[in-house]
Amino acid sequence: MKLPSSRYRGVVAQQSGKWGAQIYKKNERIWLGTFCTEVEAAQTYDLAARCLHETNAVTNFSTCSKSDKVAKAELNFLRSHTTDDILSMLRRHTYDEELNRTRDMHQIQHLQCNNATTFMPNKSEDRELLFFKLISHGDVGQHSRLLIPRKHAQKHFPVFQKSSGVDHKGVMINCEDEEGRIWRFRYAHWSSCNNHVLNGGWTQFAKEKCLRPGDEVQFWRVTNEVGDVRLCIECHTSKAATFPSQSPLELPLSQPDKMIRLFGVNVYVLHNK
DNA sequence: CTCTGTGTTGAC
DNA sequence: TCAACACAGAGG
Repeated sequence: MKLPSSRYRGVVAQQSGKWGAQIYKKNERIWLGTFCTEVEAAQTYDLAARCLHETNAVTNFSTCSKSDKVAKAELNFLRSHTTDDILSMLRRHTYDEELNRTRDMHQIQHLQCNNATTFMPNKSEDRELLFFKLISHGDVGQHSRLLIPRKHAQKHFPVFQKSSGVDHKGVMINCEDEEGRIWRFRYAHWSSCNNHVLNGGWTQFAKEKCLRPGDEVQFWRVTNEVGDVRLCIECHTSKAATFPSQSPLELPLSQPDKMIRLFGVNVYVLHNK
């Protein structure tokens, strides 16, 4: 069957029914990822085009709809990152989150400056350790998944509804590392073995962090001054000799019906096609 | 198994 | 420089 052509520049149809975004630079194609909608793919192409070709970029949409202030903030954001960083964010669908995060940081700095008889940098965040996991052999390597101990998964992670198919597909969660970089993992429940796992971007994360069996990853719930809550992940190498045998802190469990929020952070249900 | 992203080619 | 198409192999 013939695949449909896209109305948009840099967008190609995929057999799965999704849309791919790609851009060319110096006779080479740069793949920008796959997206559920054609428009999303086109917007991604636009960002990459502005990034790679600077001002003379030919794009699908104009930026006129955005207010000057927002457009300027975004331009600063683009300028303060390398092209590779931006392309990586686009591929991993974390661009908006990263952009919003830096906006929040500026807002906080602004607040601090205005109140500032006592200016205390980095003193404003409320951090709470949710749980940690000792890395096993199955958690690292070529096709690895992070197995989440059932106790912690049931306590802190969203409950899957068996009828909805969410069970199999999982949900995407964004997780911030020590450097403020945002990673996107898929959280899924494998009903066949009743295991709860993180996969998706996990393999790449484990690879880049050079995680090895015996290392530890910690999951934190961090609330900033403006009240935004986000999920953070920290890696600790196995040099530290001893670990407590029980999970230190736990959050009260609350599961809203429809909207899935994890640690106060929005997570996105993956739709079947 | 599904489906992304690469290899490749021909058009513009 | 670009999209169309096939499909290897990455990944769920």
